Amino acid sequence: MIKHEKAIETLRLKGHRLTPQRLIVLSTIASGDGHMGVDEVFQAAKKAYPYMDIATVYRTLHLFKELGVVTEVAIGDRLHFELTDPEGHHHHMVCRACNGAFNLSPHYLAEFRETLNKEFGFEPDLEHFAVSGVCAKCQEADRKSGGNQG
Amino acid sequence: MIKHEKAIETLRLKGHRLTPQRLIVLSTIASGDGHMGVDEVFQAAKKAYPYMDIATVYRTLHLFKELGVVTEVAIGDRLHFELTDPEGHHHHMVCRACNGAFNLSPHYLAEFRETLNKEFGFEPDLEHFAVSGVCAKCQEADRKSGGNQG
DNA sequence: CAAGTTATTGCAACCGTTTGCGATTACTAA
DNA sequence: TTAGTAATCGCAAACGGTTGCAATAACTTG
Repeated sequence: MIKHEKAIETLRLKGHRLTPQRLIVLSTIASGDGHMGVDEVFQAAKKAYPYMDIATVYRTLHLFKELGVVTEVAIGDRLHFELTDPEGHHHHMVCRACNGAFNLSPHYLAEFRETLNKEFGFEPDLEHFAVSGVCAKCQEADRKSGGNQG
Repeated sequence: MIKHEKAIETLRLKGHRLTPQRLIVLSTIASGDGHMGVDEVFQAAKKAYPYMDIATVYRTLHLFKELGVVTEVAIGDRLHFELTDPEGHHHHMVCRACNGAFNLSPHYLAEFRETLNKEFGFEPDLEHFAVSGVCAKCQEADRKSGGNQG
């Protein structure tokens, strides 16, 4: 279950140093359940390594993102990160009411991408696409509590 | 050609005050050609009204956005604003190479919205959707100057 | 027009995130 | 194992953007 060993190998191969900070950030995210906020990662990492700096956390997460080791998801307007799904990319639907994030299979976007390509020659960045909205549960909750006052 | 008179009327009707700051921000955006960055608006507005504060610009733009007077577009990771198109909404394709923004008719997204609705009960926020990517011109320029070095 | 009410402002402090820089330390080669 | 080197770090200052608060001023009413 040491699912981040491949990530460590990637770091090595690309000539990046294996610092305790990087290993801790990695294992923090790996041990987390789904995506984590930056501060969440920072607080957890600081427990394991008290000198940990927030700037290092950001730099590390960006490096990991560049290497494809983690995936960035915008939840609300904060950045969250999760280990990249080895099964293949997925996208996210993020509920702005409960901040829940739901996976979205890439095939839902394939058609959209093709259309933009054909019609406009535009190549969209849809690798880590997230669409904001309201999930079914929150729509219902809103309906029940009388959400129609606008 | 005073295309922001309707906007002023909207402010009045909703009970908001017509301050010089608001009028200046509005006419700045109206006189601009397409969307403007926040600092662009701020600098221009400051010339007309030296006490203008950046916080006021943000507050004003957010108010206008709420009223539907202006539309927010994320260019790169900065916010840009433009007068809302009276002909009806349109979305944007934003080129991350040249920062150009191209209009995208809403019908390209209608199908996507319906699918999310039916399959997941998820209601996406697609009123002012912007998708990042690379436009046709920049793809070509990249091809010519040997962009395949990654 | 003058006085009262309260939305709005300018300021300054704050937020999350990024960056420059000198000190540290992971790695390389002997 | 030690010395050399450059990537990485911690720190602090800066960034774009937001917010609390006392002072101001746009509107209302008479």
